[in-house]
Amino acid sequence: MEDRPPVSEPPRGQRSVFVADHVRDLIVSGKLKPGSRISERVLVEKLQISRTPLREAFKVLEGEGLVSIRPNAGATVVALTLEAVEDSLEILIGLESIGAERTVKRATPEAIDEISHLHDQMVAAYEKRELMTYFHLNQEIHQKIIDAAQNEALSRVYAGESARIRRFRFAGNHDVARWERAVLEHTQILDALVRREGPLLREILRAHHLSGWRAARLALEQAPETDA
Amino acid sequence: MEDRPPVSEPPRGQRSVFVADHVRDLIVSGKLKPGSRISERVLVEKLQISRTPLREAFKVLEGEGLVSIRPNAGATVVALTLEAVEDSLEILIGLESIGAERTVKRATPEAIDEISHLHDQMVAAYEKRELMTYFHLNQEIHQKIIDAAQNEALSRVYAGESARIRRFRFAGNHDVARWERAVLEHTQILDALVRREGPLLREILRAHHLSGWRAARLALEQAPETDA
DNA sequence: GAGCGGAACATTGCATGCAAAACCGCATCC
DNA sequence: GGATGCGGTTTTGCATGCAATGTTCCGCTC
Repeated sequence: MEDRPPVSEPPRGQRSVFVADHVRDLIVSGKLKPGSRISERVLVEKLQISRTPLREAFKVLEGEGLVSIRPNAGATVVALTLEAVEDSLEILIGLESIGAERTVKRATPEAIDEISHLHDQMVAAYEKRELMTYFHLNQEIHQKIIDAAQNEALSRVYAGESARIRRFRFAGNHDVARWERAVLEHTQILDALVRREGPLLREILRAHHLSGWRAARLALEQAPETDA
Repeated sequence: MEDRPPVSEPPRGQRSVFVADHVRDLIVSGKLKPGSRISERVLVEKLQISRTPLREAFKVLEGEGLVSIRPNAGATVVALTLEAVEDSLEILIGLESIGAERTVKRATPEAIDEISHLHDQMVAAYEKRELMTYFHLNQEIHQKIIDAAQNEALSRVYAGESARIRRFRFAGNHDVARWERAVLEHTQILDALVRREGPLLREILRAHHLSGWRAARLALEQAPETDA
């Protein structure tokens, strides 16, 4: 009666995944500042794991473009400029364009039902003003639309790029007017999806991302958090 | 005089990179069969390194989609079906479409000169029937066209997907008639690039990849190497 | 006082040890 | 005869130790 498992310790076999998820959250949520060095020792103590899985997690995050590892000098949080975020966003929009056309052709009714259900949940979260829940459901919907295209490579690449710039896009959600408009746009997205109108879906998605980014960019320029 | 450095041993600080490169080559070249399990012990002995950098390399390769790691069951080479390769190719074509439009707008004269130079080298390799040299220069040209768009995310994602399916596309290069046609197409590509005609470049690239893939697919279907 | 050198300290890269999980083969039971 | 449980072996996951590299700070020199 001296072992203490108050914090559920990560299961053997995926400790590095657990760590990667945790560190990714720290970066995406902004708790780890861009450009700052990530101390192995601090995280090891905080997460109660050894350096081996932590270092494996760093490799994963490096592959995702979230951290940069310099030999003998540790891992640092990649500092993205607004231009770099726009570059990623351009890719994401391009990928969604490809995905949209394919999704309307290939999506199973079950997949569309699931997206529809997520949409309802998201609207509910909006009405309860639960920003965090809304944001996560929002991300999930976009990913599911891509997944419905049934192109594994597309899903994987989209998920990666999406995670990379997630925290920047989050910045656009704080304005209430923008939030309402985003929900409206999502209703249009769902509508185009249900009616399987590919080109329409593609254009709505494009406009949705661009207007979302305009709002985010505005917020970021006022309270910059992206220093090189 | 008893230390033996006959094979240059990897420098400290990037041993996992060295290992990842090596294993990637083994996979891309087909020496490690799709679906087969990769034994840590065998590679450790072969590369004369310890398991730690090897396991880090596995994480990197997993991120690239080349291997799959199951907890407690080791790493296996991902077995791509022809459909999966086509999915990746669809993404690559989409990315090149985005890149082409951007490259004609943003490419520096130096970048175009460099691509032009690579093109000449590639034609020379073709005339000397040096397939391997040709193939590598070919890959490099496509990557440089993308890089000239000056979108870091695009370059990174393209490089990743490209590496993933490299060995499958290589299969299309063995037919001499196809080879000649590919060189011709590349001349058109360079021409469109120099004249900075975006839509034209995009369409030529698309057609180039599709006809290349048709040839590769034909070869692969005759001598299948992609078993699940 | 500023610049330089080096010694003490901190951090990283990698090898290795140990324990848990998976795997394999055999014997037993139904 | 086939399924199943069990002991030994192999392999993996993780922790830790050690050597090499990087960092810092203090004294020395100019």
